[in-house]
Amino acid sequence: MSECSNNKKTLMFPKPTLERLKLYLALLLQEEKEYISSDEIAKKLKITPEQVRKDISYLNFVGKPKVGYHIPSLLNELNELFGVDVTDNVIVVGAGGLGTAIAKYKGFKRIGIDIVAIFDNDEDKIGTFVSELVVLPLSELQRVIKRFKVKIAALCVPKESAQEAADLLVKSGIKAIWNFAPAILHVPPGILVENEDITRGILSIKHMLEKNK
Amino acid sequence: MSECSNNKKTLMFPKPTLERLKLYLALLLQEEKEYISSDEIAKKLKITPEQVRKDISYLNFVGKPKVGYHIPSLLNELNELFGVDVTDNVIVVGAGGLGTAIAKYKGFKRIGIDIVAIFDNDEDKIGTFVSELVVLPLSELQRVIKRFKVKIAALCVPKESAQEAADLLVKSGIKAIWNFAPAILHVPPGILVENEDITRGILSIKHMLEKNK
DNA sequence: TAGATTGTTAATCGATTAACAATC
DNA sequence: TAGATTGTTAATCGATTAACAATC
Repeated sequence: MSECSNNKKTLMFPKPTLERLKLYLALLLQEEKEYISSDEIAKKLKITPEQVRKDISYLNFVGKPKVGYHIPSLLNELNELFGVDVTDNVIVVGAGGLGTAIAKYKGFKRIGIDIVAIFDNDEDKIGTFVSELVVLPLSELQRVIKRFKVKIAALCVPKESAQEAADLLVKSGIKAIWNFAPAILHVPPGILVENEDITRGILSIKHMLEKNK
Repeated sequence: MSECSNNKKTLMFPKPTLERLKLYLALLLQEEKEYISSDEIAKKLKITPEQVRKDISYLNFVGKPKVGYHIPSLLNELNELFGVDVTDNVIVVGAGGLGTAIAKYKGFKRIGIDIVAIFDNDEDKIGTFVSELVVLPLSELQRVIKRFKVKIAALCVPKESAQEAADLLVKSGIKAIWNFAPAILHVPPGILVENEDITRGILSIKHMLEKNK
């Protein structure tokens, strides 16, 4: 495991570990107790307790033998790791079904995400409300990004216009694109793209159902 | 790699391979050419051509040296693997923002998913339209599941009612739950749960932005 | 034929698991 | 103290990569 020398005492995590740490974060947000054991985490997430302990050992964090992990402290650690303790202003591009669903979703505040604007280029949508946000034209994009120091955009346009919208976002200073369009985006180096292809989950289900027939 | 003896000549795939095969499927659905090389697939998905060839070699499929893979044939193979060639009737439970977005999404037909009904227990929503579907009360659940031989349900209710809804779905004969609620569901053995936690993607982005600062 | 690309085997790398020591 | 749980090291397992053979 390679170490990432950094001003903080940050370590690099194996990728699977990082994925599981997200699951631990989601799980702990649901817990109301003060302590939790590796065994309990493991049971709920259907993995082994050894793996849980190993994963947590990558964090700058120790548990109490005979008691388990102190949930608030572990949450602090995970929050810091994923930057949940810093709030990012996020914009949504595309006010269709998915875009409005994301703009309305209440669960983001808890993980340090604040949706500050939603955009569309459909005249009929511009000016209408999505929760307490007014749908803005794309001509406002650059101004809003600057004004709210927006680094992240959720891209929720049809796949035909995804690349064009991505280019515009990059030109306007966006650093990361959370891409809900089923399209492969080409972006300059240094720009982060996270593909959120909703069809992947259902493909797993179909594959499993098919296989176990 | 262990072999899965089956009436068909199906093989077991390494889990990471299976995930990448989904990406290949999504990519090929966008291509309009007749052939594609491992090199081109690799470039677009930012992996190595060796890995692409290795992954494809797990399929019952060969490419043409000097030419590449015949896209329609490879698509057939991937469609069969993921059961895309068989259409499944799917119901959506919860007619909030996410539920209606999923019910309206046009991209599912292409992967063998047909949304046949949407349910909610909010009196104000029952009877209203979501695209061409009428929102039905949960009391209709069992009847619809039987009638349309529904095996898969997309669970889009708030996390507080997720477990209750899941219990009802299981009781009504559902075989797989595509869970969009940020909750850990407890289901009997044999019932498949696929968690589609939308917050995971954004956590990756936050983590990367934080780390590269 | 030469060259480009696929296919496969062996070597390497990295992640998981097992065993057990440390600790409260 | 005994027992339960965490933490860590070493062994195992599995996936990726490298090298090269096969093929058109």
